[in-house]
Amino acid sequence: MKFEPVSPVHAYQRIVEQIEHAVLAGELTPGQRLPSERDLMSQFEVSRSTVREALRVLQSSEVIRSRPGDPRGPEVLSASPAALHRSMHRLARAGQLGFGELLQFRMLLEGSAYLLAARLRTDEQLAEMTSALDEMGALAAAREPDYLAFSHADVAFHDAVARATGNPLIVVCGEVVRDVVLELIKDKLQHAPDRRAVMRTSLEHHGEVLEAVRAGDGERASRLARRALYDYYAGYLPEDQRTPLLPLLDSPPP
Amino acid sequence: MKFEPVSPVHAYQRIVEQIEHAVLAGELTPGQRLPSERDLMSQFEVSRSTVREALRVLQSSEVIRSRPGDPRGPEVLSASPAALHRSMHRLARAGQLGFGELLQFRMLLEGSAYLLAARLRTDEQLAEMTSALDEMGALAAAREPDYLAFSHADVAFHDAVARATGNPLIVVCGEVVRDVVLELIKDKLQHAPDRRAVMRTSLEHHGEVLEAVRAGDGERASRLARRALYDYYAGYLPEDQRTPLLPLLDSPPP
DNA sequence: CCTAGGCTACTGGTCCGACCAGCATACTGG
DNA sequence: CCAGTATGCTGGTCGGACCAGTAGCCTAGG
Repeated sequence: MKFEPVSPVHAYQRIVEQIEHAVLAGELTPGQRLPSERDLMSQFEVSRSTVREALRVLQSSEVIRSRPGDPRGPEVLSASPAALHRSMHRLARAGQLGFGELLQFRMLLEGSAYLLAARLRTDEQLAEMTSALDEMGALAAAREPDYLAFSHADVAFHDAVARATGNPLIVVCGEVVRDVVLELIKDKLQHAPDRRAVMRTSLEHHGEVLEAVRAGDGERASRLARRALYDYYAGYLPEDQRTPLLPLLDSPPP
Repeated sequence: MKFEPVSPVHAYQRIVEQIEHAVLAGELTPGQRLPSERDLMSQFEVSRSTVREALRVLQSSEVIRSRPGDPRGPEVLSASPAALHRSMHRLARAGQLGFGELLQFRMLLEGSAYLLAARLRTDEQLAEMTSALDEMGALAAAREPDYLAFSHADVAFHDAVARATGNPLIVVCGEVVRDVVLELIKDKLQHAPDRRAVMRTSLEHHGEVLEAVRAGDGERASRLARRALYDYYAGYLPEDQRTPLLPLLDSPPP
């Protein structure tokens, strides 16, 4: 006979599980309202404090949202990457995720994204990328370059590529990794010596990649994008931490 | 003059922020203890309910852990990918992620993982993969094949590969995607007609891939792995949903 | 002297009852 | 018919209470 260790399951946890399960199973769809806390406390047969602690947990995971005074009750939210973003951000700040690992992941992700986007993109999605690139061009050529706006247009470009893959998982992970990468080096970017030159080379790289995507040459787009990411960001990395990135560069394989 | 919209900041949120900041800033290191709830309520000058709701949020993000009756108070935890895992799992289950998208992402992720692992793996990590594969072989050859155990050994193999990349992000994402993929088709796997044959071909594919990793041929390992994933799982997918997977097959890996 | 045992003072989990400010709706007066 | 108030709910916070559980002391027995 074998026994397994047990851990006490608290009342509020059971409530979280039940509500979470209902949401995941689709019994509660985004936009729907939960019963009020006072209703829930009689449904679950617990005190209001317990209900509230459960709702707090669900709120912190972006599953529901409560507004004081709203007679319709807590709202069920649609799944959002916000929680994912927060956890990843925390890991990055706690030092569990270094800049090197994030950059490596981004190269991997975007590399594949271009591969897919070049083959699967619609004309409309191609137009989105083009307009984002035009925006970048306009900003880089402006008399007084707005680096922040340029960065936003850059994000829009990469986002359009990710959407062109048709895979929401790629979109979300791309968003998150880009955000965290940018956050880790944003102060260094602020004091870059020649931001205008940076913008110009960035623009040039994006143009080449877009051309490859337009031509349907996913492999070329992917290779160019990975190389561009490396050239753009590897400088912020100690030399001995660049090795893990190399296998993602020189492999124009089969 | 420009004004920005404001949203009320609740008391428990301020507490979460303060404690979270202290942890992120390193003022509270893993293993340290927080003051008891009754102490905190006097430090923050709020009621115990408010303190408790704040602590609940921190618990649900795996920042701290409380045990009833422990006079030393809540414990500060070290950053772990558990929260990341949960958010991604939720997103995968709730976000309209189809099997096709998950499979695509897994092919992308593992394809790159092999590419990296083949170059970066240590001998020790190679030994882990080998032993996992041996385990699979033993289970497949057993008189009465234990499909569940085989599946576990398979997971161990892929996990070893992911760890060999040295990138925790790849490890976590790999875990999650594998979990969700398996969850989506586990009932279909249960009723597979000839599980023994499935095990044998799976074993064979893994063997080839491992051989490529051992030889340091990441490109070959990646290609084989993506092909194997496709052959193994694409059957569960309607034909018209397989198109998005193809660019990951006949193209060189990123 | 040392150790096994209970003892105690605290912990977190749950409950109750209360008050407040905020919101949507119904109702009211014009 | 509409503006504006009145109402009955909401969630946020408070204070007090009780309980089961734990760590560490403290004592009784060797």
